[in-house]
Amino acid sequence: MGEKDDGLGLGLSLSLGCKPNENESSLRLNLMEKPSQPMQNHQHRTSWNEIFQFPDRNPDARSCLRGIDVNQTAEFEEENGVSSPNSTVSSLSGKRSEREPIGDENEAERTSCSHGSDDEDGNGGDLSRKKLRLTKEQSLLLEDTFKEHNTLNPRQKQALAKQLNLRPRQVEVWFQNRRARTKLKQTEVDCELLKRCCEKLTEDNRRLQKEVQELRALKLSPQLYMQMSPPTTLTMCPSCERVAVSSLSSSAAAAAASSTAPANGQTCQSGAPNVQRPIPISPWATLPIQRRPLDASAPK
DNA sequence: TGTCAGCTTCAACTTACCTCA
DNA sequence: CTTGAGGTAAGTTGAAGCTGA
Repeated sequence: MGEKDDGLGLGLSLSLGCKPNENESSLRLNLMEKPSQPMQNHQHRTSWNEIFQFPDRNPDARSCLRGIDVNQTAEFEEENGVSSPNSTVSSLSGKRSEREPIGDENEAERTSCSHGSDDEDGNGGDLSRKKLRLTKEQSLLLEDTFKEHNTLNPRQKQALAKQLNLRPRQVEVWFQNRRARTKLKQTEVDCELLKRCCEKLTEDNRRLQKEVQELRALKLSPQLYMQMSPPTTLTMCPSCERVAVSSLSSSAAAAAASSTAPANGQTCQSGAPNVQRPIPISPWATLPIQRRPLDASAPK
């Protein structure tokens, strides 16, 4: 996605209608080789692993890394806007080292690590993933920037990293994770909406089924049918101009309304102000009008 | 012009660390 | 003090776009 322009730009509002905005970045390595592809990674990592044969999660290694202020490492790499997925302190984690030995990247970081704790390095020198905790100020600025645009171009990334005293890679990772969190939240919101919608439709369906049963029962017993309280009004959707019978019973009206409504259900709900015009009719307006003797027998 | 390799970013998924109840 | 859950930084993987040979 060198220049991707779409994505989930939901920002923090989590609103459904948010639109993406993305820029792009392409970064280049300066001093450290950047194994950007798996195969290349394998090629480059061997020497790193050979040099530091760190078992996973060695506490000594963690101590070593703790000696590094991860917020002070910006000068170690990417001096020219360089960023690389594997160029972080964390890339030195034992697990990763086992899987994908890193090449001669991060020379400065390695150096700083060994500088940071010589005695600890002596004990096998395992490196574990260092958990960076962003400060409040850093998080705030990142959030603010994210609100403006949820992706960064290389220049923005570099500037932000400098401002935050972080490495561009860390800024990049933060934005990636932030987008992921946003998307996850949005998915949850969408899921909840769909769930509620489903529940409502289920309820509507149940009610309509019941109404159909009632109507069928009435049809089978004409006397009951005659005693039934007649419909008094019709309501017309101003948009689609379809007539729905109301007050036949609330559920029947709902059934009529929904059966005459447009398929997408939008017109009658969200279009023009839904002004329903009551149309006074005779109690038997629901009977087939064509069959009634109309004007022919009507007195003038 | 079409093809290919190399590079990069991204999303999605995973891992590991840290905090807190 | 221990432990499990949740949050999150960072790693991994595969896809896709761009560029130069």
